[in-house]
Amino acid sequence: MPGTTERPLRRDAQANRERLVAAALDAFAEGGVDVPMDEVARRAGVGVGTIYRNFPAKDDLVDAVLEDAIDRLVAILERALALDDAWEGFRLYLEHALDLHARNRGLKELFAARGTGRARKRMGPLAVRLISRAQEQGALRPDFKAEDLRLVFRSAGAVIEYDPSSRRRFVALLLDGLKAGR
Amino acid sequence: MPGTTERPLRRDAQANRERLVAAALDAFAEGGVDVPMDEVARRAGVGVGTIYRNFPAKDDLVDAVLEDAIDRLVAILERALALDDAWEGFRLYLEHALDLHARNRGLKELFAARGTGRARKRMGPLAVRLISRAQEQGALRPDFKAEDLRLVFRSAGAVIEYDPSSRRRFVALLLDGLKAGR
DNA sequence: AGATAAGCGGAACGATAGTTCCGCTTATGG
DNA sequence: CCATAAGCGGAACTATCGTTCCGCTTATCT
Repeated sequence: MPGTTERPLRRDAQANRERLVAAALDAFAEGGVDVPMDEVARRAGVGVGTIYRNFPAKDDLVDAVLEDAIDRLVAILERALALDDAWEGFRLYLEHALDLHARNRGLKELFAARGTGRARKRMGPLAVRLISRAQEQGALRPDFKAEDLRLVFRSAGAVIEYDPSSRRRFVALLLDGLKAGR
Repeated sequence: MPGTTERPLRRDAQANRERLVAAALDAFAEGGVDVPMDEVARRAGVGVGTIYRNFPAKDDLVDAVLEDAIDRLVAILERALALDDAWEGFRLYLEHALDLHARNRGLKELFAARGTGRARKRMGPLAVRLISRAQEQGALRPDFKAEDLRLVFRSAGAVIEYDPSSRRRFVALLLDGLKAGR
């Protein structure tokens, strides 16, 4: 069991796999996760068959791309936690994470449909810390739950999809309503 | 031109048409506008051909159902405008309209994708009145625009779709942020 | 009741997806 | 440089839709 012998990929195969994930990231960002596999293959300069040798099904490719997005979100979370002012950290996280969503149409769908498993595991603890810290400092409403973060992203994501230019205004509105003490 | 002779429908055809719209309303409410035509036909107890004799394309059926939904929303708007307290009217409209959305999955998609033409024409003026009235009474933020109503519905719709039980809480949050004077 | 045309059901069609398969290409190790 | 197997491309298969078509049914009128 500890030695699942994993022969290394041929050099060209390795390169293809990388170009594939990059192409999928771009394609999903532009057109959402519903872009056809043929389109992803075309962008990567490979045939569809190559996709399926690396990823058994489309969902697996989507997962791989999601994993990449999670990396970036975790980085933002860590940056937010490094700030002394917890409210400022909370605000910074929302602002930057939603900026990512605004630039990546697929990301919203990814987190809306999936995003429960891997994402929660890696981001959940950090987010909980961000929230409770802001509440301890008396800046964030005490009745705000960690799960509510998903509602915030859902609602903001929908707004962004409809009219990206109103993102800042909407986020400001939400934050205003989330501040502690009326 | 003024006399486009319109022979009346055969009695059974008339009944079928009505059952069809009702079935479509149900089907869209449950499964969204993406339910197959076969499913709508099955629910109505007719063949797909019958749908296409009444509605040239699926979009036309969707429009017919949307028209019905608009009727209800207009009724709610009128009820809201009848109240003396403009803020209370605004609140009542949001509450009831979103309750409709919560019960009808298709409605959200309908308004998200379409809803621009017919809906705006019939509901727009009433909504504008509702808003400016609330602003004149000093209850609603002066910078709230009529178009922002769409953002409110978008965001709340997304929340409802994810977790219907958090609707009231989210609407309260939004309303809190929309109240005039901090 | 019988003639007639409006109306009907549902098989079949065309488009678009995701996925599979197999003959050819090419990186790799000796 | 050759043998070999890993890897590749993309045609073809399957499933799901919206939509069309046509032979049969039935409401309507005399």
